[in-house]
Amino acid sequence: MDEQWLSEEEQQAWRRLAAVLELLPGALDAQLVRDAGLTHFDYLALAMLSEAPDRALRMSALAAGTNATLARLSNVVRRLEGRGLVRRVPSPDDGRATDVVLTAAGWDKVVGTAPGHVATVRRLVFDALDPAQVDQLRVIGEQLLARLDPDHRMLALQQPGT
Amino acid sequence: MDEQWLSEEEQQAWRRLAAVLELLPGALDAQLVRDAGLTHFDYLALAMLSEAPDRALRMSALAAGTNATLARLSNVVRRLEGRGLVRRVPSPDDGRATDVVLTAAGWDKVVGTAPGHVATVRRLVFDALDPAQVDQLRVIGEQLLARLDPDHRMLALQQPGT
DNA sequence: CTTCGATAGTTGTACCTACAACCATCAGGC
DNA sequence: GCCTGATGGTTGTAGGTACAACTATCGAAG
Repeated sequence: MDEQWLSEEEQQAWRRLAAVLELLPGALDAQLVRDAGLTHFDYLALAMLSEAPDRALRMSALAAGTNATLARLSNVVRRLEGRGLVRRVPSPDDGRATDVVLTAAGWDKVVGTAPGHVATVRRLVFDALDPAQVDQLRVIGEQLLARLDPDHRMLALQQPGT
Repeated sequence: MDEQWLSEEEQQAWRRLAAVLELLPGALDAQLVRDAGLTHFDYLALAMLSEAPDRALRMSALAAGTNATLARLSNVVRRLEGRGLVRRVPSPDDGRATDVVLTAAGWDKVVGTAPGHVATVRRLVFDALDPAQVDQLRVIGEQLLARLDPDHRMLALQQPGT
């Protein structure tokens, strides 16, 4: 059992985790695109705005919370603005900064989209697990995030109901 | 506690899982691109070929095992062939089919790349978990896959050491 | 042997993301 | 007030993926 390799148990766990990593994002994306015309990233951005004070966030804060580069977020926000779901306003505090504000239409979009998304998460994930496993998953996720996201950027902002 | 929404425990578990889903693939990709010039998908395809009989697989078999569309795989294989890591040969059995064969250079690439990739998986995942959690993760992954991949396409082929 | 639906793969178009170059603004030192 | 490095954001280019249209082959029915 060389330390360089994985044990049999680790291999089995890893194969399954790798498969979940490959399949679950696609499944979530498919439901959102089909039912709401939003990518999972679009939804995540809108949902995070919907939970923020005044439903507004700095570009850089939103980028940190969604693990996106500013370049990527800039493109996404431009498209969402074109659809009337968000607005961009220059920050009054900092001439360099841009605040992204959720519009009424954007709020309605989030409210209308969330139930279907939550139902999908429930169906694909939590219906398959018993309460003890949910707790195990919570702890495992926490410990993995300590490595992947030491600064807790992803969980710093209040994340929405899903 | 409306059934339509998630319980507090489920929410916490989901936020962490969603963050892992967002961060882990990027972290794995970054290491492989940096150290080997391969995307995670490239590596997965090469590694799967390296474990196959005669180090060869049908396009459609490789696509099923990697959860890729044939269109995507066709592009990837064309690029890998251009780098001399695989060859494409028309199947002798079926005039429609194409067999993808790992070249000697491709084999060397997998052998040279695997240790660093395994080390990354170990560092990001298994070093953070104790043996009981590895077992929990294995079971949870299995139950999630039953929903995400009812036909077990992803685990049908022998997956490589990682 | 001919026909017809199904299967295997490739390619064209559109969209999305990464990387780097770029511009504007801020903050601190002098 | 002026420099200078750092920060916040946008855009051009290149590369990868999805979807749909297309070609070619297979297999079975008649």
